[in-house]
Amino acid sequence: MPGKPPAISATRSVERALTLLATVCGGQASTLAECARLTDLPASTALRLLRTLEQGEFVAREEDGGGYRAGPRMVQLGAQALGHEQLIPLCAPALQSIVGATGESAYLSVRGPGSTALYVSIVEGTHSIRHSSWVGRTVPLEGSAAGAVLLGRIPDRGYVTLRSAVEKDVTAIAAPIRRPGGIAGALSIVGPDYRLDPATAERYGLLLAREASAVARSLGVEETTGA
Amino acid sequence: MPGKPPAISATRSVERALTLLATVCGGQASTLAECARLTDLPASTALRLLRTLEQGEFVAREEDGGGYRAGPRMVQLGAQALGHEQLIPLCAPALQSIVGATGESAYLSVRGPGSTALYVSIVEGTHSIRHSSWVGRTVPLEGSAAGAVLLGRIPDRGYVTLRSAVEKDVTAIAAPIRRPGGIAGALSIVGPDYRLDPATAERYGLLLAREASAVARSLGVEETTGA
DNA sequence: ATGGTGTTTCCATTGGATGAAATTTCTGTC
DNA sequence: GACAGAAATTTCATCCAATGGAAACACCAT
Repeated sequence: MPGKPPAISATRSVERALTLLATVCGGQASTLAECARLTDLPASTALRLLRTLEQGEFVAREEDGGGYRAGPRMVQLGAQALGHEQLIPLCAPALQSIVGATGESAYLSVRGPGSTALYVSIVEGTHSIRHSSWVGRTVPLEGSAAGAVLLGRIPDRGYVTLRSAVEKDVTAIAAPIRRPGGIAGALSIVGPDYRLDPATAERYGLLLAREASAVARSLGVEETTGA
Repeated sequence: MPGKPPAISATRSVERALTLLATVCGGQASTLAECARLTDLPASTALRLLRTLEQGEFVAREEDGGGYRAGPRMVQLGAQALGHEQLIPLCAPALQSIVGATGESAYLSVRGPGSTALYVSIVEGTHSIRHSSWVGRTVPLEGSAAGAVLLGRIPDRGYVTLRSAVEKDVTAIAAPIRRPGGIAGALSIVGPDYRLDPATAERYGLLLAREASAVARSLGVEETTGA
């Protein structure tokens, strides 16, 4: 794959700026130097682009003028984007009752950028040792329970279990929220291997599958509360 | 305002792309033509920029290839950005109990881009006629109850009431969540004028103020769950 | 003081962004 | 089903905006 045949048109400066935006908002870099290093840009160029992002309030600087972080406009657009994901409110009760029944952290995930699953909603578990806050994080579709579900690779039993796949000593169980066209999202439980032994995993898996189809059923209704 | 003395440096193409991004994610435009018109760009330029945004999955096209909408990367960055707003989970119980006590929709807002207040969280009211979903929406700081609070213009009684200010026949009541440095956010109630008569408004205002300071108190604790 | 790192300004160069015009595709309408 | 009008897309010669090296500046640590 030498010399990717420019794929197709694209504005370089914009590409770069977007990379910077993702880098900053993803929390991977904060200072100018880090940003420049990580995106492989000359400092002067990175600075100019960051300033443009800052001007639009897509990023902001730490009060003192030190590092960069997500700006208010990003929060706004994010809130709007998440607001459109009607699955989030729909699944809240389901997640809640899953946590109630299992004590483990429960997630809702949908397809993310690239070949990833994106965790968009969580209800934290009640065990003192629990898996916490992956919201906004992505995991590869290949090799994750949620990913397998989103890809439609679901055994007849209706759920997927994966041990120590994405993270060592962590087991994930996921079930699909089906929708007319395909799969809208995945409900999943994430917790330590030792608590999710095969027998328990099966119990939880069936629970997830049940809750997920309940959500799916409520999907059919569509919104009565129009725009 | 002839020839705004270029303020300061900024990359034009990036500025334009960001404007497009905001336009699309804000739901103000969907088709290429709309985007071009709204941002005052030649169609060919708008198309090129949108394609760049699309390539980074910041925007996506409706399956059939029609209009543009927020892409998965936007959802991801949004989820991350909102995840950093620790006020959201902290205020959830407060909002809930406000709704329980009043039946009106309750909001959490913080400072948004420009001189705006941004609604980031809501618990919908229980009245059949209620104010619904402003999440992701901004209102000007000047001339809104939440804005006045965020600006620190708060009467001694501890809350602000505004009738038919942002929207006709709609009354808003807001109270500040104070933090060492200043004001972290505002809790507010939004509902129809006729239900929020002066006496009721006062009752609700005091309730809001009480809940808000309770949240503020829990802010002092800071996170034990470090990064 | 001295070197090192990060940040910022400056500016000459050039290659990337631009947008008018042409072409194709998609509407509706008669 | 053919036609007009709008929208989407491609192309390409022009030129201006983005670029990045260099140098100045601001901060530290030692």
